[in-house]
Amino acid sequence: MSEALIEIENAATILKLLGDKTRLTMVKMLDSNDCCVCEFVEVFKASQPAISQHIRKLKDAGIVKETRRGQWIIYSLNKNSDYYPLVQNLLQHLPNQDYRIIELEAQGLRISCE
Amino acid sequence: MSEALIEIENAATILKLLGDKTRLTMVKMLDSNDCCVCEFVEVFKASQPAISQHIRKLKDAGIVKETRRGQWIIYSLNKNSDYYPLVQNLLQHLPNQDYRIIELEAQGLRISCE
DNA sequence: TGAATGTATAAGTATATTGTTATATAGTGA
DNA sequence: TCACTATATAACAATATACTTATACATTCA
Repeated sequence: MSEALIEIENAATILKLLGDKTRLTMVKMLDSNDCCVCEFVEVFKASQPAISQHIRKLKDAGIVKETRRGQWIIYSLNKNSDYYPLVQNLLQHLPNQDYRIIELEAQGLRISCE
Repeated sequence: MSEALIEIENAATILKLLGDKTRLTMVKMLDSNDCCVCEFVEVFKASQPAISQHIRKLKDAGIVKETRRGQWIIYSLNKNSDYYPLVQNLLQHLPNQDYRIIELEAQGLRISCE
């Protein structure tokens, strides 16, 4: 293995964060597409504050980063995170979630953020 | 990647389980040594029921398996689990915990289980 | 069989987590 | 500036988690 090791305590924190269906799906989605909050709200049929709070946890841990684009905030995976190699490794075991974005596009719900 | 994919919901359950410092350390320890409950109790300076309850969760998820040996129950990683490849992958990012077992041996606390 | 040892389970409590509603902040464009 | 949209935060309620103590179960050995 070529990547740096992660202290158990820190790894446990990251795994706990990813041990939530919504957050894990978000991260898998971000692995192939940058997304804004409104997209997640649609995808998960969840309230905007609920999504915002999930994202905040991922952001506080450094797993995702944000870029403001006008009134939208676009989230993406933070490839500079010390945890990125671990996260990448994990994500490889999960099925692609692109269909969720495709469904959104089919409904015309993704246009708003572009 | 050669291994089977894991549904997001199941993966989240596994990651939540491993998202606990004690359980994650246990699993890392089991990656190189089979252990019994009494060893974990010593290593974590935790109560026996607390340890037993952590192990039960890992066992219920199929991550570890048990083998009774006299009055001791020896735990080991379940290499037949669908989640084993994921777990293996994770563990590679963590520092080896063998020193914990070595400390136990130095204190003569491992003998009881052998 | 009974005492000792290793482990599991049950019940209760303290704490953490996640969602909800209400409200604040930030940017856009008329 | 004002209305509108996107997002964040605060406060609270519901639920889940992880410990504790007490007790039960299983095995060994005298």
